[in-house]
Amino acid sequence: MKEYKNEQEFLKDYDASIFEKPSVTTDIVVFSVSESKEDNYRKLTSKKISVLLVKRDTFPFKDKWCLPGGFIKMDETTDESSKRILEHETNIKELYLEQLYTFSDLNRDPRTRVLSVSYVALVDQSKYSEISEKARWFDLYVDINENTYSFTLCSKEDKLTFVLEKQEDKFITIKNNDLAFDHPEVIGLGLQRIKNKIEYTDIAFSLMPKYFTLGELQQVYEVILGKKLLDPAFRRIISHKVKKTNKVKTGVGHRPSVLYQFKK
Amino acid sequence: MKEYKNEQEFLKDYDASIFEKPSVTTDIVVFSVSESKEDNYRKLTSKKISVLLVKRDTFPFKDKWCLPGGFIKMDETTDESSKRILEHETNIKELYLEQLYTFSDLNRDPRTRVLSVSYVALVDQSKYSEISEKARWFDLYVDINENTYSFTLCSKEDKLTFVLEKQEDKFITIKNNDLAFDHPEVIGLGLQRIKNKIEYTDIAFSLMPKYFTLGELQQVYEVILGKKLLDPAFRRIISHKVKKTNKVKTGVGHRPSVLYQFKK
DNA sequence: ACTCTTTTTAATAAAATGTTAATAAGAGGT
DNA sequence: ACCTCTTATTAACATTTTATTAAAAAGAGT
Repeated sequence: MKEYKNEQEFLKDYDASIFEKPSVTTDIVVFSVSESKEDNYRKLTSKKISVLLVKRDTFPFKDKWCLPGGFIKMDETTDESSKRILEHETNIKELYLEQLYTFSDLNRDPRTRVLSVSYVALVDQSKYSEISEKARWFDLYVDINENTYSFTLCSKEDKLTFVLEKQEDKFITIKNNDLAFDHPEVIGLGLQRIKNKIEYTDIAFSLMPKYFTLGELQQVYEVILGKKLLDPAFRRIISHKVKKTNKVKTGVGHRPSVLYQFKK
Repeated sequence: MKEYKNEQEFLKDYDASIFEKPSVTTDIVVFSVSESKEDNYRKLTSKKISVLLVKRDTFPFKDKWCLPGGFIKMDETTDESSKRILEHETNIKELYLEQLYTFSDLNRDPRTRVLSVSYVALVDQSKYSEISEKARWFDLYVDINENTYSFTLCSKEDKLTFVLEKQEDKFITIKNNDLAFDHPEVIGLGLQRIKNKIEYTDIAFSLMPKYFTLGELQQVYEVILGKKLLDPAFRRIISHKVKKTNKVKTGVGHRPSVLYQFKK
């Protein structure tokens, strides 16, 4: 092997092309909370977590649904890549975006060796009810039974299902006919991440519009945590994070609620 | 563009080599807690967090210290890669290992575009006082001042320093002459991860030998959290996680302490 | 004016955590 | 054997946080 005197000399000779390298993509799990009127005769609205999927129009996995994603460019970071891809595929620009996990299983892509740097994004869906042609919001239902997680994703037209199993801190896909790649595992891990983080961070506010009632905020916590919370306890804990406005939400058939906004 | 009838046909023609790809490495921050006798005349021992570094023997960054790491192979996952590299460079086999973050800045490696999938590892240092020739344990001292984090790393022979600044959730290197690549940021993020996780997980026990006193365990929590804890409070909280043995630690010049072990 | 519904807060109970101080017990010296 | 030193261990109490129940508030619809 040649001996180099200094770094410049070494770098001038360096040829990266002699090494075989994996491809790298970014994939993004975009979560939001949808406001579906379930129980229309009583005028109740019930919130659902929803996930954004796009339909693949090329091989592999042609016509299957998948997370928005794509190959990174040589002149962009993975953060930049995920933002570019999201804007291109779904028209979504402003959002909360956080790196989730890098998936590197050998056969996760049938084309070639592909690593995926995954991201979790949170958006206020009311801002993005109009998204691109290819993308759809799917309401997410999870049925947890010990270590088995059964997922159902519903849009107006489609219903997708998959089953994960949790082994230590990893999710393994047990059943999946509808989603491309290892995207079931990415969704599972993404959901777990926001479940954990909603309790000790302020990410919930990324799912809310500027003004909201405490009842609406509580519903968002409830649907993500998957359990009912008691009003007074929730209000006490959340009170440090929000500030009252002088607006109220009226015309809802009962005592009007004060509108709040995120503090700081 | 050619129209394919099915996935097999598409895959047969697929040529990944026409795309330019980044290189991918794994880097591992191995933390442990060292038992340095500081205050020898009073026989007190004080614990320090320590980090494992290796000295680079080739360009780039020749003769600088860096985290153990290397390029991934085409037939291994990043998890497997990090284990292989750790065992090869440092002789460490059994440990707690968790993916930390994927770094993708454009110029983080002077050779070419390199993504690094970083890992945090925790080991009981008493098992690995004898590590490989190239590797050294460095005691870690952090001085936090608002958003500025000043790090000092000390081995018997060397003293390294660097300064990070925290901007939102990211660390930016402000000053660094001693460590290769962006490894200061990896160490900063790794330390933050274990600080957060020690409070709500059982990772602390990965730093302990099989049998330990509650005083020793408390010191580990204290050095990682960077603050003193009160004995009765600590004992109450930790009591669910440990079980008493019938052994005691004697010969230490005061009341002997009961040895505990990790429960479950 | 009355009923319905949800919002909002008051009041109380229970649990968790923080703090102080007393007791325990081996090592080492006298 | 007894005394002192040191840290281990726990008892007791204070404080804070969280959980729970129930009552009061207020607009919409009849």
